[in-house]
Amino acid sequence: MTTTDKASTKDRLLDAAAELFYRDGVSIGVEALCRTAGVSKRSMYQLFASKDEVLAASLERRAPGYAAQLTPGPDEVRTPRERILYVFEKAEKMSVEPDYQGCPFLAALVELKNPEHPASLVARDAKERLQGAFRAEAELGGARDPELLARQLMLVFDGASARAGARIEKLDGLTMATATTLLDAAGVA
Amino acid sequence: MTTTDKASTKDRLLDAAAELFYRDGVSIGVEALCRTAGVSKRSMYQLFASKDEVLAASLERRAPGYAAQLTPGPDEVRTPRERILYVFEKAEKMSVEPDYQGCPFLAALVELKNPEHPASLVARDAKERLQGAFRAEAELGGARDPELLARQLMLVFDGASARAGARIEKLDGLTMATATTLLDAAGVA
DNA sequence: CCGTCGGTATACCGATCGGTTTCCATGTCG
DNA sequence: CGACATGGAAACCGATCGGTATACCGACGG
Repeated sequence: MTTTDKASTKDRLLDAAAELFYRDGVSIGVEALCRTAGVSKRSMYQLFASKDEVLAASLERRAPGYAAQLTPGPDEVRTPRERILYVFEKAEKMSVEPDYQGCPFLAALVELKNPEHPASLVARDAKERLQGAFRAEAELGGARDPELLARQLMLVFDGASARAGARIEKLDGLTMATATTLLDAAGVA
Repeated sequence: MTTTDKASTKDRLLDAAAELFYRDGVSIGVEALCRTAGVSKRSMYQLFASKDEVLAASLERRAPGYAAQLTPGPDEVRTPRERILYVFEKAEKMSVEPDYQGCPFLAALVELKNPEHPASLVARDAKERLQGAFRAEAELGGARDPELLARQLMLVFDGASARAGARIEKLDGLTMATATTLLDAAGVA
């Protein structure tokens, strides 16, 4: 089927893009990208207007899985406090993998200094969604200022992501401890 | 004086390097770098073995001034708690400048995915020094676990740096509030 | 006065950049 | 069978990459 073939090519391209952009940075060339994806440059430029669009699409594709990886299932964890801490627990577990480079969306935002880059918009959106999830849990948990708590948790999350990704720090429970302190101070039981 | 002339060329090069690497990222080319510095490529490669060394040297040069910018003078601020909060206050003030891109050392570490890159070593060193300063103040302030508090403050500092630099967030007192909460929890009066 | 030294300018190296285009093999459909 | 769309391989575009080499300049020291 034509549709299936097209999608497969696109999928291979976006998968390779997600991996290479994450591992080697956004400066990776189109040549190398297409080579590892097994896709001709012609097909790439037929599917996307530019390398920037490929990057944006690869981030967009990655977003739902990333969120699912960090978020507990519906009946997996009970209280809002536990659901928030679950995110940090997962993040810490991810950070010990040998090729961990921090949150891919934050990395893209830092590397692309331009905040208007199409991929920057996608990345900021992903960040906003996580913050929204924190905020929703904070409200459920009766936080004094849910928005403030959500922003504080994002600070911790992204700080930990950058520092662990850059191999500045090993987070043995550091984010869990910090998030716990912030939850306590916000009155989330 | 020969020494003065040499230093001047080197200074021009490192100043331009610091600015361009920060503004445009580490991918900025040697050609553009030398052009804006008013230094020939030949001179550059006479002073440094490679572009990577130029980047490392420019970060090293920038470090003391950066630290001085964040740290209060000896009699400017009295208590350890105030001295710690002073850092975040300064950081928030810096973050509102139009061309702010976050902490240059953290940005370099994220962009250079390789933690063994000469510039990565310099950047990590700068980060370690700030953490050491936090730790020293935490001890003076009677923190229950000075090292833990210092690491938590670095999480907040770098998270805020990355997020404000990427234009995800405006920190109106967010880091001050978060640091205050952490100080309170650590027992630093 | 002459050599050397620090410096610039410039051209060059092979490689790669993002992106376009040409050619051709493989269809699939009428 | 013939017409046409698809897409892969690869050449090609001008520009730039990091790095080197050649040639020339002015100042300073013997």
